[in-house]
Amino acid sequence: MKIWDNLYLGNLRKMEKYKILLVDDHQILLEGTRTLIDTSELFTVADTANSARVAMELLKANDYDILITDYEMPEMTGMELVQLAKASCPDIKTIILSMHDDPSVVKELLKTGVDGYVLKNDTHQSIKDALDKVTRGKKFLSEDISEILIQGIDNDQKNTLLTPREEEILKLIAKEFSTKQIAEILFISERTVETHRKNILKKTGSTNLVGLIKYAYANKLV
Amino acid sequence: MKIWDNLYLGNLRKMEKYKILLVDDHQILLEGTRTLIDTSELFTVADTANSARVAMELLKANDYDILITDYEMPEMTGMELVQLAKASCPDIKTIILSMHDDPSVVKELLKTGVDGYVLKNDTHQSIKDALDKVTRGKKFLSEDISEILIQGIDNDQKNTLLTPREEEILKLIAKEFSTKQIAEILFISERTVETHRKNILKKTGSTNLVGLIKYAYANKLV
DNA sequence: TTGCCTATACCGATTACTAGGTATGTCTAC
DNA sequence: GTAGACATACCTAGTAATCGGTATAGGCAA
Repeated sequence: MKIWDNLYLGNLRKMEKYKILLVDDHQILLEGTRTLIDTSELFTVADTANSARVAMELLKANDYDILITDYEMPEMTGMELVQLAKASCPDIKTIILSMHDDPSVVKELLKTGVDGYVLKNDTHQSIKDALDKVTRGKKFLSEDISEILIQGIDNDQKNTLLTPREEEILKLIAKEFSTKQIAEILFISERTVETHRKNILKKTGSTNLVGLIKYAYANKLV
Repeated sequence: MKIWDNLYLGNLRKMEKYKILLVDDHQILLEGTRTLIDTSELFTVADTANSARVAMELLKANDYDILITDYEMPEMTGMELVQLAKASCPDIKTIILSMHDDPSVVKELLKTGVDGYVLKNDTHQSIKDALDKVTRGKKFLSEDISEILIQGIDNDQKNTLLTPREEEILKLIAKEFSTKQIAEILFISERTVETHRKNILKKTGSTNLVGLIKYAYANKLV
C-alpha cells in the first residue's frame, strides 16, 4: 500500500494497515517496539531486521510504507540506511529512533530528509505520534529536539573555533607526533607548528598537551 | 509475595504473580519491556521508574520480588541501585538490563551479587529465561557473557598494569596538573612524581603525555 | 581599498617533560 | 628470612613545550 492512497481515499485506512520495516540491533527494543506498534489499528510491523544489511535486503524485496530505524548500528548508521532506503524507495517515510541527543547528529539527520526523529527516552506515545504525522506528510520531532537544536547553535561556534589547519595539527598532536614530526609531515617549519599549537592552546583555554587532547576527544577529533 | 513461598508451595505460583519493579531511563524501552513481561502469567510489572531516585522511593514503600534495572542511568549506575536495593530488601532478586558488554563492568556486577544480566541486544526470551532462573534461586547470564568474561581475563592484566599510586598520578596528570602541582597535592617530592610518570610511560608503552591521556581514556580513568 | 582572518615563519627565555641511572624503607608472599 | 613489588627520592642530560613577542603574504568581505 502506498501512503499516498490515503490522501485520496482516507477511509481506506482501516482496510489495509501501513506496512512498517523496523530496524534495530537491540533485539529487545525491536520486539518491544513491535509489540507496541502492533496494538495499533493503522500500523503493522511487516518485518524486523537486526542489522542494516538485512534491512537493505528486505527493502529491495518488499514494499514498505515506513522505515523505523535505530541510529546507532554496527554496520552503518541509521542515517546511511535512510539515505539508501530513500534512494531505492523514494516514497518511503523514515523515522529515526535514537538515544543520541548530540546536536550535530540531529542536524545532519534533518538535512538528510529524515521524516521523524524519536528519542528513545521519550514515551512510546511519541512513536505513535510520529507515525501519525509522517503518514500525513509532516515531520515529527521529539519534544526535546528543539532545545537540542538551540544548544547546537552554541556548538557550531565551538566547531568553528579552530581553523581547518589548526584542527589538522591538533589531530596530528593527538596521534602522538611531536612538533618536529608534524612539521616534517606537513612540509612546514617547526615555528609554524609551534604558532598553531600556541593558538590552539589559547583558543581551547588549556595550558598544556593534556587539555588539547581532552578537547580533541570532546570534539571527536580523535 | 515472597519468592521463597514458592519453594514450599510451588502450586501457589498461579495465584499471585511475582511483583517486578522495572527501572530504565529510556521510556520506550520501559514500556516495551513492561508489555512483554505483562503477557506472562507468572510475572507482573507492579511499578516502573525512569530514574534511580524514584526507584529507591518505590523500593522503600513497597514489596517487590524482582528488580529489573538498566545499567546506564543519569543519577547512579544500575549496580549502585542493586546494592541499595539489596541493602533494604535482602530477599529481592535483581536483573541488570544493559547494552554494556564491557568485561570490567560485567565482572564488577557479578561480584556485587546481581542475579541476572541480560544484554539489550539479546532476544526478549532471555528476559523471560532470566526471570524464570532467578525466581528459582539461580543466576542468569546472557549467552554472550561467557565470551565476554574470557575477554575480561586479558583486560585484567591491563587493569593491574598500573599500581594504585600510578593510577592516582595518571588521573592527576589527566586533570592537567603539572609534575610540580601533583607533588604538592600528594605531599611527595617532584622526583617521585617523575619516577611514577616515567614508570607509567614505560608500562603504557607511550613516549609522551598524549599517549598517557589516551590510555587514561581507554581505561576510563578520566 | 582597507581591515580582518589565516597560514606562514622566526626569536628568546623559561618551564616542563623524557630517559638513563641509583637507592632505601616497607610490606607481602613463599 | 629473603625475594619481589611498591612507593619513595635523588642525579644528570637532553629534548620538548610554553609564553612572550614580531612579521609577512594571501584571501575575503565590508
